[in-house]
Amino acid sequence: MGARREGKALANTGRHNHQLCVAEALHRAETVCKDSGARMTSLRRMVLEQVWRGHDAVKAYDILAWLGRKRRSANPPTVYRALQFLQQEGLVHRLESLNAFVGCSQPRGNHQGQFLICGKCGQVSEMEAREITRLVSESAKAKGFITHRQTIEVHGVCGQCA
Amino acid sequence: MGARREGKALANTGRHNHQLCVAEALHRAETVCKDSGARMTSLRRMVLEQVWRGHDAVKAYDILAWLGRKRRSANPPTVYRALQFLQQEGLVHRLESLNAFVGCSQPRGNHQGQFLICGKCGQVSEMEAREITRLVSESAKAKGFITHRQTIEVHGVCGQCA
DNA sequence: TAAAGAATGTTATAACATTACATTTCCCGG
DNA sequence: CCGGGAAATGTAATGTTATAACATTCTTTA
Repeated sequence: MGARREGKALANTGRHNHQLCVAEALHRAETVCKDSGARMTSLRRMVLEQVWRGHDAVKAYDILAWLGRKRRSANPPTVYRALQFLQQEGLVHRLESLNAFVGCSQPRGNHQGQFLICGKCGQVSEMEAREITRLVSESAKAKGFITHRQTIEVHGVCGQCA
Repeated sequence: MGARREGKALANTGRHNHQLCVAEALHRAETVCKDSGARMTSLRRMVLEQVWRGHDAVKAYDILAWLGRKRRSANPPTVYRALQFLQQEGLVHRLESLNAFVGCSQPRGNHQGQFLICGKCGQVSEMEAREITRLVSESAKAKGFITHRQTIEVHGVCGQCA
């Protein structure tokens, strides 16, 4: 399955200059960390780079396997800690329905996103529709429920694949 | 953690006649299966009953442990197969953000629900706000994305706990 | 009642994630 | 520059969640 997902991702990343996506993501990361006073170490940078290897969701153990080739010591905590840090900084999101991670292209403080996950090519794109966030919060509130966090993941078929 | 979740659940199920919830759920299950021609076996009934032990989300391995006491042979596939069946029949939902399961109280064919998950008591309630479903689908469509399935899970604090 | 298909049993292992403690690295005040 | 404290990383073990693959039993129906 890992191989299949990689295949999917590569199939569609040819349409744009992905080097640029990665470069921008890394640059944003530096900025974000500078602002928050957090440390963007080389390990964390490597993990972030791997998360951005494409626009599909990346599994922790795929990152781990890749890391194992570059660095003698690579164990699960290595990866999970880096991912946790990147999540805190808003640089990556976890997709609950896939047990996987994607890079965030608009890492403004702690935003709620909605994720569109293509079942054909595996690509994930993030929406930030404030109407959705609002409607969900208010619907919950109407039932007496106070919202802290929303997990919204949409499975279907993306425009390119349809 | 298992124990803690059980504790939470028990704390709040005293406010209503939960026996009745279970009885109704089991009765609905019979009806649903009769209609669809599926077989509601005793194993599946036991698993469904366990899912309905409270209104919190139930872990597969908790069901497994419980099942181990009632039935000599109980292994992971036993539980996962029953859960898969119950999901297909729309009798239980899987909560992706918890790796756990809840009973569905309105098992009409293949509906999209939104789940409100209380971080204090662990109780989960299901909304079915068609506005949300619609808004999410349309927002996705505006990005060229065709929706097949929505995962919407809201974490926060329920009315009773607030 | 025998064949076919559904359900369950059984063993093993894959996939995902965390705990706990040791060591190293980084940064800052002296 | 250097030493103490905090942050980051290394390391080993283990916990948790889920599936694969094949054997056996049960149920339905021709």
